[in-house]
Amino acid sequence: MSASTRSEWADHARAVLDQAGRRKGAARNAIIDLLGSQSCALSALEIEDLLREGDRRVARASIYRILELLIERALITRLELGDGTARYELVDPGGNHHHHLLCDSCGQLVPFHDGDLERSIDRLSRRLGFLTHDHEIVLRGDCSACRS
Amino acid sequence: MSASTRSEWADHARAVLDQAGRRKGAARNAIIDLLGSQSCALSALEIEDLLREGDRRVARASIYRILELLIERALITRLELGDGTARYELVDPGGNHHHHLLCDSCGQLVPFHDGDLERSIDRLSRRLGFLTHDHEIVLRGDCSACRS
DNA sequence: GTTCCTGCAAAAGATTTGCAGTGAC
DNA sequence: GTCACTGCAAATCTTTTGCAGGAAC
Repeated sequence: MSASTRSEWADHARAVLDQAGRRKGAARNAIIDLLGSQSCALSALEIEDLLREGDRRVARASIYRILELLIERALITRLELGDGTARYELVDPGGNHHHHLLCDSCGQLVPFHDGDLERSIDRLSRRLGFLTHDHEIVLRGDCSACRS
Repeated sequence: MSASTRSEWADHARAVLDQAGRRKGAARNAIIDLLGSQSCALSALEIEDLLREGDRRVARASIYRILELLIERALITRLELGDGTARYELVDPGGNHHHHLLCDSCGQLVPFHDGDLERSIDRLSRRLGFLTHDHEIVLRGDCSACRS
């Protein structure tokens, strides 16, 4: 997702919540701003730390509640990469999505998109008679930097 | 994985650990037997329950330690399906593997294999210069039974 | 003023660690 | 006898819940 799309996301998110009749809370705004400025998936605790660094403390319980709300409205997705903590990431209002490479050596999380892979998944869903709402792909290995 | 391959898995696992110079513990044996008899991924707590039902109680800490050992030796894989608990599943010594469909309605976990999808992932890894050791795919949606 | 939103504290659930006793070799 | 393996209890970490005060409308 481009930087401009990400800043649009925050507006989109606020509009969606507004239409749903939710009030504008300060903690929620801070979290939406933070997520909107991020290109990468964050865990709830990382969100807490980043907010605190920005002198905008938000209670942990509120963070989880707000993330839950954003997930319900399909504004973010929750993903688990195998380390036992969930991460949260923007959903592009335009419908584009990506998956993740996780480097075993440096821990870097790299987003990627692959149309070929998406088509394989569509074909597969049809073949299995499964109505796929969502899918998640994680590749683990060594990134090109760590291989050299 | 076929039933016979699964029973072979237990022998294979014991052989691998034997070669690594580990002693033969009773708790470990019970867990290897249980995993070897299972076609589906289990959580640590499900393993605890199943063992207790079979009148073979194993301490929770031991379960986690044994699972960790099996993961280190690549005898099982850990997978997270989004409900906050990890599941553990056999790794076929023959190198075959599968992925998972998770039905949002009935919660059923359905394994599947798709060569097409695997080939897409191989091509993708090459394209990105990423040396993929492992990958995980989870499709979420409604299974054919729940759709009707 | 009503109802949602938030913070705090406590609870719950999963996993890890420390330590002492038992068992394999 | 030594050192790995196991069980128990306690600790840790992430996430959820209850409740009371504060803010949006």
